[in-house]
Amino acid sequence: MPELPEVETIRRGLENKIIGLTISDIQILNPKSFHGDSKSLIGAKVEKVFRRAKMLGIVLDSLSLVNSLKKQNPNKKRDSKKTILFHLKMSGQIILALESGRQKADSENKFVGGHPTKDMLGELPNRSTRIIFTLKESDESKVFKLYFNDQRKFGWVKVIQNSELRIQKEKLFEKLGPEPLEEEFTWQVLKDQLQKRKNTPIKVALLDQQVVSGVGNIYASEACFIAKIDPQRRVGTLSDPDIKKLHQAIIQTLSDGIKYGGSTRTHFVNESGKKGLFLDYAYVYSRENSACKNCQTILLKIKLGGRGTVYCPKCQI
DNA sequence: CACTTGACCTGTCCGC
DNA sequence: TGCGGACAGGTCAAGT
Repeated sequence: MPELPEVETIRRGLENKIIGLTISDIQILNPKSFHGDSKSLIGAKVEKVFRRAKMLGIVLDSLSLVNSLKKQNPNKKRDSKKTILFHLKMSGQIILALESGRQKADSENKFVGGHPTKDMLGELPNRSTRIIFTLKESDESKVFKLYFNDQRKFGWVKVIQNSELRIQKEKLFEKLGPEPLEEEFTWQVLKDQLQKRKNTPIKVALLDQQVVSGVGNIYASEACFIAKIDPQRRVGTLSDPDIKKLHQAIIQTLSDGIKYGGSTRTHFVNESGKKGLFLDYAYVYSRENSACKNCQTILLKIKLGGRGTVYCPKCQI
């Protein structure tokens, strides 16, 4: 999936465009992709868009919904504020398209008020579209469709109560390791987190979301290269200086990933349907049999923890 | 417990 | 051109 930089890219793009919009309809094309009561979201307004690990959350302020419920049942006391949580897994996409609006499209680039129009985005919906949300401006001046596409159907969308987020009871969050781009993520924290994976190859340990959250196969491979550490090395053999280098490398590669709008191997696109450019700058991922950018040695591909892993046998020791 | 493997799905690419 | 197998950004459950 989309790893941390890809999900963060979508989050940043979406929040500018959907905060304040109201959900007016949800179409579920593949029931297995959606968990929860979709009808309970109709009428709710988007308040915030956040990311935790590789998950994206759309927080709803259900004021209008609460009011309509009160009319029906004034004594019913409940927290009806909800969040729509997304996990894109391997092939998920979240694409926002302007359906209709009063403004005319700019003939040059076909954007309307910064939004790509439908014809820029290829066929939508397409055969991998699983869920379609309809979102409207409060004055109904614009109508958007938010498409959740997912070719491989591993991804999901689920409805949770905001209270579950606050008290960290949501089991999807409670076991996650630290956010690597937050200040709390120091090299000592990384060292502590690695304690329970002493006998695991370091690259496999970096993929464990309980160790660090948000790192996936691309950025784990890149971080090992930047730190000049062989991805096969057992965690227990790493020195403190090794862990310090790895800590810096994780932060660097994830930050670069965000800077270049994420990585596109096949599926990833941002909320406007654009591909990420990070792989043009990657040192090792998907570069097997090519020359190392540092020493020209031919990069090797092996399998670690069942995942393809590319590294430089000379630079990474 | 720590660690590995297979399963979940659809699609593409490569070798025969 | 067809067919089988391996592989693809992730994460579980079940195995050793």
